Amino acid sequence: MSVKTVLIVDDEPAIREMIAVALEMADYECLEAADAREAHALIIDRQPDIILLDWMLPGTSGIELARRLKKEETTANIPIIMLTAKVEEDNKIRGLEVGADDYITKPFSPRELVARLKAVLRRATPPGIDAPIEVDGLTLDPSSHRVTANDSFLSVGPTEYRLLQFFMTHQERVYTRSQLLDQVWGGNVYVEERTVDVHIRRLRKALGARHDHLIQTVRGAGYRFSTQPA
Amino acid sequence: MSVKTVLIVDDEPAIREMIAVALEMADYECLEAADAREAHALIIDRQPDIILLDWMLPGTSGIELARRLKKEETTANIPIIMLTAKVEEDNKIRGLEVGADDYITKPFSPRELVARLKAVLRRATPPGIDAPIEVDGLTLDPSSHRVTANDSFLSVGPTEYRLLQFFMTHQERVYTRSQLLDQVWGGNVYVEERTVDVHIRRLRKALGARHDHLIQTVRGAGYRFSTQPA
DNA sequence: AAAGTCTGTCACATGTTTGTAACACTGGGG
DNA sequence: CCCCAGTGTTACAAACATGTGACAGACTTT
Repeated sequence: MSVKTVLIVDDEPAIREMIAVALEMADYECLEAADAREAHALIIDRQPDIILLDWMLPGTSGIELARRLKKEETTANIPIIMLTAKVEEDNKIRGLEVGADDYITKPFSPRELVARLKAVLRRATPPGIDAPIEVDGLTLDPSSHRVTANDSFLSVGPTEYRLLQFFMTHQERVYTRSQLLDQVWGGNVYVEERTVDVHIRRLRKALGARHDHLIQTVRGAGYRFSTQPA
Repeated sequence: MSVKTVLIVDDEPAIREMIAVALEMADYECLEAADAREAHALIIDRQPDIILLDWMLPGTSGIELARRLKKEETTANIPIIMLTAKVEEDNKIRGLEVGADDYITKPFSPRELVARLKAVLRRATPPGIDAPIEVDGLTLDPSSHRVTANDSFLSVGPTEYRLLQFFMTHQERVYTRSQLLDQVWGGNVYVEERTVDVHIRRLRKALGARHDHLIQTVRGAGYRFSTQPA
């Protein structure tokens, strides 16, 4: 899961600040804009995953910006959450008609904000319909999160599962420990490269004698998942 | 497929109008009522196939009407979709407890409304979907709202019932806590993810040793309902 | 009003997973 | 045959995820 980028559009610096703090604590990356022009530039430039848009903006209003964004093909599928101090329901309806995906009335708790944001992002990324991957009697099924070897279930830990999933979707190619750390652990963690060895070992053990040869050591280079003999 | 008749109950003429337009474009026949009395008369008289019921009504509240309708035998099986402007999600739960079949928070898009309406009708019409689900001696019967384990009734709370129903209709697949909150609690509720754990625990306890293994923990991922061993 | 139910949250218990270090082994070059 | 860099293997404490019991507040029923 990569870190999501949130664009906060509000003319009040204090509010932006408050939101940004809350979001950063929840591991989101924040961009800030004070008006529609600035927002638009950032959208094009940085491609945020979701936009928090204040109803009231100097110049072009928030709702106007939302409408424009939803009209353009390149930005239409970026989810938008409208923020407003207004209580009137009309605004709410108009906001959503314009294509906003959710709506938060100020004042709101940081917790609620984060929860809503999560919900919207979740809905925007529909649950994957990943097909099971099968190799040589070994099956990994993402939807049930299960690994099967000839009809019997294998018990693999979380990291080993991710490792196996990566390998099965990237067969026949060598990956260095460093690359594996990037791809399986996620870019910005600091762990020893030898840690990969240990997890490879654990994965092989979990796979059992019947399949552990699929994970091949390439001396001086890294590891490879291959159906071909080493 | 005959044309379905929809009764719209809302005190705001503008909203009724908006809904009616959307529904008529989707080929539904619309009836409108502004309050509970009017609604009741139309229900007896015209026998709508489904009711869209606003939460806020002058006089008898929407929820009160729903409760009454679900209590009476002649009207109990008319599906009800609750509409509300309230943000508090407690309402959602109470609305569903009363027997509403779905729930939509204003504001909503006409698209969403039609989609939900269709879904509810689909669920309501074929007797098949109302059929009891049986797994390994454990039976959930939506029509009687009961859970049975080998001929003895189990006492499960409302949330646990919904959780179980969701799981039994979505077996063999992992759901994250987040997804479960979406599916079982409802889209924009905001509760801690750990709350899911607690309800899982309660459900397991209610199921008893004989069946609690059906709810499996998938470490680092979520939960799964499965007849296969973990 | 009282007793009971249900829910969400917390604090603590329990159990797993993870990263690391330490040591054992291997294979290929000299 | 010996080196030794590279890899396999094991053990372990810390970090983390989940299980579990208790509790307060909101509602419902008596």
